[in-house]
Amino acid sequence: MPELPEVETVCIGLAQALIGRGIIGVEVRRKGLRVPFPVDLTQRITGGVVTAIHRRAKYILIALDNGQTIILHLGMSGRLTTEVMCDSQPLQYGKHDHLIVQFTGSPALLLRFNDPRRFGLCEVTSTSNLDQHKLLKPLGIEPLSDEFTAEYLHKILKGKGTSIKLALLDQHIVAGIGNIYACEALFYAGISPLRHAGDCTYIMLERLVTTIRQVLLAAIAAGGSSMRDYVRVDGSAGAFQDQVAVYDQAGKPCPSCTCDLAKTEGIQRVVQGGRSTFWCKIKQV
DNA sequence: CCGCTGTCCTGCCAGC
DNA sequence: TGCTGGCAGGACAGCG
Repeated sequence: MPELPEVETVCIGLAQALIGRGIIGVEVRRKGLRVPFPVDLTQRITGGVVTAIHRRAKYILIALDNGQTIILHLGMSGRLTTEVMCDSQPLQYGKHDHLIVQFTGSPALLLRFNDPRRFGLCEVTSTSNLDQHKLLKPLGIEPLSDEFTAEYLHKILKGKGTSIKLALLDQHIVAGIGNIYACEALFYAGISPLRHAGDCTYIMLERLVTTIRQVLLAAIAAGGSSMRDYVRVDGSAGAFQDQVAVYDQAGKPCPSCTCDLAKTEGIQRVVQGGRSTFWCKIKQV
């Protein structure tokens, strides 16, 4: 499940591989994913040279020198991988390769967008209007930016009746946090995921801002979490799944646990907003 | 405006 | 062994 650290890792890999290369071919192998691909996608990006690659929330932004920016989202199961283009044998297609982009260079490179569950997305927009794009404009602030503070959270969560866990998943509040890192950050902050967002004290939110940053930075350093589908652009797995405290750990003791497992039943799994939350009911209040 | 539910989609795994 | 049903979930539409 690509969240901020996974998307950041992919962006770093894409930047290393693609900046300075020109697009010489685009193969669109189906009409679209979660939304249709732009009908003029090929026309708008062919001939463009990659000048920069950025991340905004869970979106990958590939800027071209022709004034266009490609917007990609990996959804649940999307993979972007690069490989050296081989002239001597025909291109092999994976079952869910939906988009293939060819780049200049010696050797030339291929970028594959593979997405079995098809929750991903590819759009293109003019770079000058990027901030106004309908997908990016409503996004909340970046959790790794200086603007992400306890003051900000306290103000925006004031009066909110929804749970703090669902508030963290709301991309209009904080951009880029998904299920894994919401669970992990709440655990380290000692806050129950069931607590009403508006009932979190300022002290709690100060802790939460700190633990969100720590968890995201640790996951980026580990190359992301490969729980199921996610891989880096070279096809390798991330390593953060080996250091999760609570996510997908129902019934196990949490880190440095001194609780009586027979009484507490270990890490709890509950469903919030249709998705799993994992937490320790002793350490999180 | 707010919060909740349904929807999209396929792979995987438990259970029979 | 092979089938089936449930689950995984990011983001948005639509509802009350």
